[in-house]
Amino acid sequence: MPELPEVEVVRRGLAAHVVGRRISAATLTGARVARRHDAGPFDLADRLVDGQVLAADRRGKYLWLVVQTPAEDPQALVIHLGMSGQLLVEAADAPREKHLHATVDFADDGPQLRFVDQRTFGGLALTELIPDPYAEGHHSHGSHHSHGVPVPVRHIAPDPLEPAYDQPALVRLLKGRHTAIKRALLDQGKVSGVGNIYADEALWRARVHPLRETSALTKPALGRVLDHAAEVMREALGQGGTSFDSLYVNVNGASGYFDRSLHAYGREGEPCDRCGTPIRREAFMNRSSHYCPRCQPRPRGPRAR
DNA sequence: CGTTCCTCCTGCTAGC
DNA sequence: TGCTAGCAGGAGGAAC
Repeated sequence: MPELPEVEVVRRGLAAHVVGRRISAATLTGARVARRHDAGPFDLADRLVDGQVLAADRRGKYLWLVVQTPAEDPQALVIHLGMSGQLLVEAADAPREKHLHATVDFADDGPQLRFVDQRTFGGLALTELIPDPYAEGHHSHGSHHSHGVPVPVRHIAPDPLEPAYDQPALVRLLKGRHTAIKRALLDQGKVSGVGNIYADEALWRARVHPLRETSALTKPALGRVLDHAAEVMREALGQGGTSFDSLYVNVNGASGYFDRSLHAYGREGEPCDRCGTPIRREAFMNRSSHYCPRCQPRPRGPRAR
């Protein structure tokens, strides 16, 4: 369940069902699930044993458990869901899912944590925690990642729902770049958490075409796009996230229902909720953009594609 | 250096 | 009915 609201729903599930428990065993099936863990799947599983889960944390679409292992400083079990990853809290004797790649058992004999991933773009890694490079900004309230951030999250920018997010600085950055606004929204090193659904929804709400150049938008217009991105993700979180099918579920297997509130994404050919013009879908960055051709006029000039 | 493109997977669906 | 092309919520790393 891949964008910020869906990942946050999962994080909350982990906070409720996994934090505070002691790991008794972990099993990783196949090498691919741990391909980002340099020392391999057996090392990862071994080092989790007897670890105490201190926290469930998130930045953008990256999720991690802070684990106090016996022999080391706290480590981060980094979990990225990719396109189709799920974390499920289930009884150990529940039927095994077809694409089950990892299980974590706990010393209390309560339910186990499972990582299920159809397309295997997601995965697990156990890494060091480092100080948050975005903490202690000149006027921010600092990081709410009190344990720091995992090494693989070093290059990920703060997301719009965390205190370290600095929108004025981001607006200045975008104003100086020659790139399409949608490409910038999807760049997790600039602002994290936004994926294809919420990028299209934010641009529809802001009435900005996905191909508009960031440098050609005014600073207030850039601010509006970012405000809408934050707002639409906040609203989606309030609805439990967006799910069109059972692939995108919380740790209890339940779907969110923000799909009912979408105005652009997945609505090709349907009338725009503002003006009635059919929503258009076109290829962009090996995926799709959905927009209203009337409310979100295509940029003109040499850079328009 | 910043920016753009390709690729890693499985499964479902629309269209022939 | 059966086949297959196309598409799906992501992102690292190569290539320019």
